[in-house]
Amino acid sequence: MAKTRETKHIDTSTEEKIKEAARMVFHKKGYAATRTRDIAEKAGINLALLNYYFRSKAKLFDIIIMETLSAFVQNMAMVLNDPATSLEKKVELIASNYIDFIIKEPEVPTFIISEIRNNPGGLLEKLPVRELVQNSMFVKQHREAVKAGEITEPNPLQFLMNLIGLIIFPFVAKPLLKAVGGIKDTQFNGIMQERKRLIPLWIKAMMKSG
Amino acid sequence: MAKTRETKHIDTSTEEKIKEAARMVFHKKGYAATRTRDIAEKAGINLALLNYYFRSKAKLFDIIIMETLSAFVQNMAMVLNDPATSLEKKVELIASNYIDFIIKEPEVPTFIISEIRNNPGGLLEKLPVRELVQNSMFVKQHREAVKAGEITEPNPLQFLMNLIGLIIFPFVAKPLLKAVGGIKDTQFNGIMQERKRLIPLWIKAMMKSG
DNA sequence: AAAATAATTAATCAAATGATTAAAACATTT
DNA sequence: AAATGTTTTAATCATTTGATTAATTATTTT
Repeated sequence: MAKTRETKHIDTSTEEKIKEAARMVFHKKGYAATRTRDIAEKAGINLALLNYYFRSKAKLFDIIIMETLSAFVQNMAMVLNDPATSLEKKVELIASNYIDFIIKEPEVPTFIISEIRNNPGGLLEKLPVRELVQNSMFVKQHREAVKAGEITEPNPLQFLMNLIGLIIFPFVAKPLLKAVGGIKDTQFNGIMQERKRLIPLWIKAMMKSG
Repeated sequence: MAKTRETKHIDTSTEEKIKEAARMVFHKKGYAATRTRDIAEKAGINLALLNYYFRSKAKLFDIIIMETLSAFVQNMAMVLNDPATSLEKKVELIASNYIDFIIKEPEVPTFIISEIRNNPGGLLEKLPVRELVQNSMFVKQHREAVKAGEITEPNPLQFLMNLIGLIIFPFVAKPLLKAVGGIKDTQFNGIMQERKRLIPLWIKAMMKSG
């Protein structure tokens, strides 16, 4: 390596600068609409360096999306598998964690959704999503709650769809919601903050009905 | 016109063939990832014809997305503005109509979401989305229901977000849900059919809590 | 400090891609 | 059927874009 990295914590190496720029551009525009030149410019480097470090646009993209996906799933997996928290508490934690997480990186949900569409099998195969959820403490607790009559709908997928949907959908539909509501980013975030409290209440009410 | 259109109902004209092909390819891959050659091939025409009829890729795309958006919004607008139906009935109708609609064209929600991201202001400005919702019978009825204490949460945007989210999100996250649940398209559609019945029940339960 | 290695750049390439052109095929009008 | 107008095609252009190369600069090793 040419430059000694004086600072270990703030990795200012060229490789990291390129990745950071790539992350931003890919997240905002998606793979197809991204130009390697945009990444190079944003990173403040010569275009050739991008290929020097990462070989190709596709390889760089693979790294970015895998990191983004892992971060996104891991967050969820941690909570779903904690044996120390009740089902109710899990819902609160997921709502709160995810809304905070996504407010920091609002383009991530739409990025993931639109890129998975162009690569249905490939991406998800690499992450053990199915095992992770099916063997989770969450599913076990859900089964118990159904048995105890506290939850009517027996399919845990319906439960998860609702929970994740109530959290993520507003971010995905944000431009539309801003247009409909005639609101600005600050107000939108305010509404999402409210939803940290509301979603657990709503979920509880839903699951007893149906 | 070269060919006389023998059939008025099935418009098999070249222009319509190109639009139909464009619709399919754009919906599936989005603007940036679509090649005009793909459209031409799918339509069974020479590439030059695409430009002969539509001038450019961008102009053809504008037509497609406006038609797609209008169809999507109009469906909703009709129901939201019907003075003859109760709030409760409106929820049932929207859930049922939209789920049927999207099962027929499952790529539309993701298409709309990812294209609006690349064109935040422009697209929505052309449709009077805000006026349409804010002056709707639905908002009026919602206000009444809040006043009467039948609905706790006073913001109609929260109500709409939840309703639309519960309907649309599963389609948008379909690849992920299929991976998590280990299910096939048929089973997925089955689950969505169940949701026609469940969503109105859930919404009712939610709106009394919170 | 000389030699060797690594990082960076400017210039260039080759393929992909949106668009145009000029000619051919087809249809309509006179 | 000749003349005119419209639709379609094959060939080609010009630009964009991902990638490479050969030379230059910086860093490390000996």
